[in-house]
Amino acid sequence: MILNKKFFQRPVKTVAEDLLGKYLVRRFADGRTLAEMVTEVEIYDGPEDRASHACQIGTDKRRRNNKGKTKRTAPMFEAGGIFYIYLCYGMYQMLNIVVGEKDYPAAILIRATRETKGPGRLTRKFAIDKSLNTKSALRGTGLWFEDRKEELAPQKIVRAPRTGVDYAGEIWKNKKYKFFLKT
DNA sequence: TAAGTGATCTCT
DNA sequence: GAGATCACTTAA
Repeated sequence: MILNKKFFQRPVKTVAEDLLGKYLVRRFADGRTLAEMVTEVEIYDGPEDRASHACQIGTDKRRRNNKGKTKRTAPMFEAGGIFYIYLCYGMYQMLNIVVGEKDYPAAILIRATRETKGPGRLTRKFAIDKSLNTKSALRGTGLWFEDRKEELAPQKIVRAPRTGVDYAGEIWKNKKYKFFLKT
C-alpha cells in the first residue's frame, strides 16, 4: 500500500515514528524498481525549530541558513506529501518528505535504509536529484513510500539529537529529533 | 580529521 | 558580484 496524504498530514513526530519500517521505492527511467526499508530519519518541525531551513524566528545574521520562506525552502511550506530535495556541501542531494498542513513548515529527512546508510549515499543509490523536488510522493510514480505490513516492535525505536545542527542553539540542537531502529 | 564542492543567501 | 555557509562522505 502506498502511503497517502492522510499518513503525512499528521503531527511530524507521529509520521516519523510510523515511517520507520516502511519502504522507500524508486522506479528508474529504465523501468527497474528499487525498494529499501527506512531505518533512520530526522524531523524538522515548524517555524520555531532553529535547526530547520524554514525557521522564521530569532534571525541571526551569522545563521544564514535559517531564513524562513525562501525560494529554496518554499516546498516545506506546502501541504504534506511532496518531496523537498536540496544540495548540501556541493555534492550531496538530501531527500526530505514534507509533512503536515499547508503553511506549517515541516519535513522529515530520510537518513538511511536498512541497506544504505547516510542521506547522501542513499540519494545517490536511488538516483534522486532536484528534478524530484516538489513532486508528489502520493502518486506512485518515480518515488514513493510503501507500507508492506512488516511487524515492528515499538521498543525498537530509538531517539537521539540530530546530526550537524550545532548552530541551532542549546534548546534545539539537543532535541531528540532523530528517530532510528535499533539493530 | 580534513578537505572537497557548488547552490543559496546576504550584503555591497 | 563577492563572500560565507552547509541537515555529508571519503580516504588516510
